[in-house]
Amino acid sequence: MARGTYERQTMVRRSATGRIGIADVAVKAGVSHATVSRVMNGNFTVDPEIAARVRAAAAELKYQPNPVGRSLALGKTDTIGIVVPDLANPTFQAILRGLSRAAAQDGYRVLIADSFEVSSEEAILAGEARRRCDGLVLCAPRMSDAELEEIVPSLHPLVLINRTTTAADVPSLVVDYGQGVQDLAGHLVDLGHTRLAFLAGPPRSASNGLRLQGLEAFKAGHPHVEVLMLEGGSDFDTGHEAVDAVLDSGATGILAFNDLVAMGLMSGLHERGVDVPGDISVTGFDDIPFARYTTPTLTTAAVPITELGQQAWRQMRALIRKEENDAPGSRYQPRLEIRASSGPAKAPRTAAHG
Amino acid sequence: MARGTYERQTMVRRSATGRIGIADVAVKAGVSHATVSRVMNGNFTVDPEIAARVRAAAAELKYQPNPVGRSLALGKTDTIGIVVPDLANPTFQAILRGLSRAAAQDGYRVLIADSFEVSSEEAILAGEARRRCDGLVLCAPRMSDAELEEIVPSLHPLVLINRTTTAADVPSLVVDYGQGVQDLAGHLVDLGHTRLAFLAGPPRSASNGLRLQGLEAFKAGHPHVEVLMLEGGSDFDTGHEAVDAVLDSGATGILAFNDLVAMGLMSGLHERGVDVPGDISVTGFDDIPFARYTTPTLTTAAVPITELGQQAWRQMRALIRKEENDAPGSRYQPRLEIRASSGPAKAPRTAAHG
DNA sequence: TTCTAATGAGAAAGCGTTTTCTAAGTTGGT
DNA sequence: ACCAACTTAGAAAACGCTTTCTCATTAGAA
Repeated sequence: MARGTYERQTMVRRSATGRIGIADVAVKAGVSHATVSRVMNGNFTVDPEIAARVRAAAAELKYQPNPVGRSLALGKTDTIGIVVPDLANPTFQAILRGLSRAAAQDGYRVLIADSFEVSSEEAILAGEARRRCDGLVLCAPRMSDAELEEIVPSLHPLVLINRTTTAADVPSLVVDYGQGVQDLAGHLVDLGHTRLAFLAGPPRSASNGLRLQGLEAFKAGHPHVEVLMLEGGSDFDTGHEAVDAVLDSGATGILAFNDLVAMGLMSGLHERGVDVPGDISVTGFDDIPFARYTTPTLTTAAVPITELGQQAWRQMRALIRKEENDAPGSRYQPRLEIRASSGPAKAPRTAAHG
Repeated sequence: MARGTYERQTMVRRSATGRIGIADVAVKAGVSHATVSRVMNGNFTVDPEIAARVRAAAAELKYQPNPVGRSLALGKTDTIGIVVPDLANPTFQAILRGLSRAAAQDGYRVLIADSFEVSSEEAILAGEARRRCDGLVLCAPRMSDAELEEIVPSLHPLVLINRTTTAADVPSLVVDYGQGVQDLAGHLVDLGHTRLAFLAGPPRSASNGLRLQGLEAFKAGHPHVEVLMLEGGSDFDTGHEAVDAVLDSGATGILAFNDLVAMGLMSGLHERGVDVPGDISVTGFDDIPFARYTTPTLTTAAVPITELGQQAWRQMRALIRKEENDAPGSRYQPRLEIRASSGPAKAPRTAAHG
């Protein structure tokens, strides 16, 4: 082997961590760390011949820059975090999907943090996730307004979903659940229903609060319509277990908190031999993919939820790039999706079983 | 303000990045970086009084160690990656959930990488994710065996799901889809069906391959039963669009690739006025939560999928901690879940529309 | 030919931690 | 009272990279 101006080493020096580092490439190519870095980052102030040699060495050693070292030097991780209250919920799954997908297209990854509906964990989780990432998407946090306001400044760049804050530079993407539930209620009333029941969601859920507000507004505008409130939750079982309460209520139009609850309810009603929509009309919310495949197919308010995840990334990207943001936040209007689970009201029911 | 032995600075020095670092705490407490680090990490070789001062300074400045710097120094990120073919698929969502949950309990976070079923992307994605994390869970990769074998060594610590490798120290968690599909087919035959059809999944899917193998074994053991193969996919629409093919096949027992496909198919059959299970029996696979709420409720093979995600973390943890692993991988047996979508066969059908 | 400007690459500093190394101060035994 | 042994905390190196700074070399102009 000829000894030239540059001493090239053929033995691979394994660094402390056992992985191949920039130093190994530098030695192999007979150049300095700096030059290797320049070549790897496409800096053109390097002689093409040397660059080629570096690339060859890198390829031969299968060198891949260590992202942690890179992150430390550059002050960015190319990663964003998302905090969700419950990864089992299709809505949050869809947001995650939309976010992950959009971020991936710009070379960003997503770190997930599931708070399992424990609102007291959210703040810690959010802080931890934020420190590891370049930004954070806080998804429908269950924490109180006060706590939210307190932690928001330390979380920037931050995008909020289904929650708002007074802090500046924090885009909020909110679905207008209030309007959606009014549309659904209006639809039922148009069908002749005069006694409705709302199967509520988790008490701490902000989106449940919006729905309740919407229903108050609806009641104000429709004094002749009764709107009963039933306790509930956000999953199948909630709906399934609510059958008795629903039947006892005597309502002929049921506004379920979301599609899952509606499906659970329909399943329970089916077991009791109650016909939907013949005896009782049921509506959901969200328009999850399953909604169009239930029997009967589910009348619901469609939320462009994957698009919302995507939009969350756009806002985040603007924040990270410190771009001027023309639309710092948006409001999504649900679209009434009338299917087969809602129909004309029968003769008015009184509080008695089927 | 009294000047003591230690000069304490009350002004907060904002480092280059604008965040509060260990240096700020050190200055405020009048000690060195090293001491602050020691205190933050619970090292007891620090004088209690000084430790208290450091803690006070840290609390006052709301100091939180920068995880990137920490990761670089410690050579670990407390993060694991997961690569999934499709985040929209409930199966992968469930695995992610189980994994994330179990990992969180041990203080680890999960970074997600969705390959969107593009098998050529998987290897790059896996490598990138792995470099950012302490380990990787590779979920049902669509890549070829050859490619898998090639990249596996560079991915260690690695846990494989629904795929196996010859490499050592790579636990594999696989669901016995072959056995499951045989159980389902056996169930249909017991009900008197003699003409079955399998609505296949994505061609590159390894789990689809296992199902096909299972069906071959089944055919060998049941020469009098016809088992037709129909092309398909993995989602609702696939099932919905397969109605014609299913009806044309004349089969009375349909083994759908998974629950989603089964639901799509049932929905399509319902639209055509075909009774399930009166005219045709349909089975799914996975037992996703929705399966017990369809009408009719879906006969399927239950896979303890969340548990699988959890188990994936256990294996990963053992690998990371370099523990002896007694069970380097496991095989999960699906459990037959007989519900209402399967019933006795009617008079044998011939190839004609219902 | 000589001076200036431009080019290219190495040395070194910096990112924010942890940890080893080192030295100062303290205790205790004789 | 003196020296060894032990505490304790600061200085500095290390982690793996990017980037600024600096200097040597070469090209170009007068």
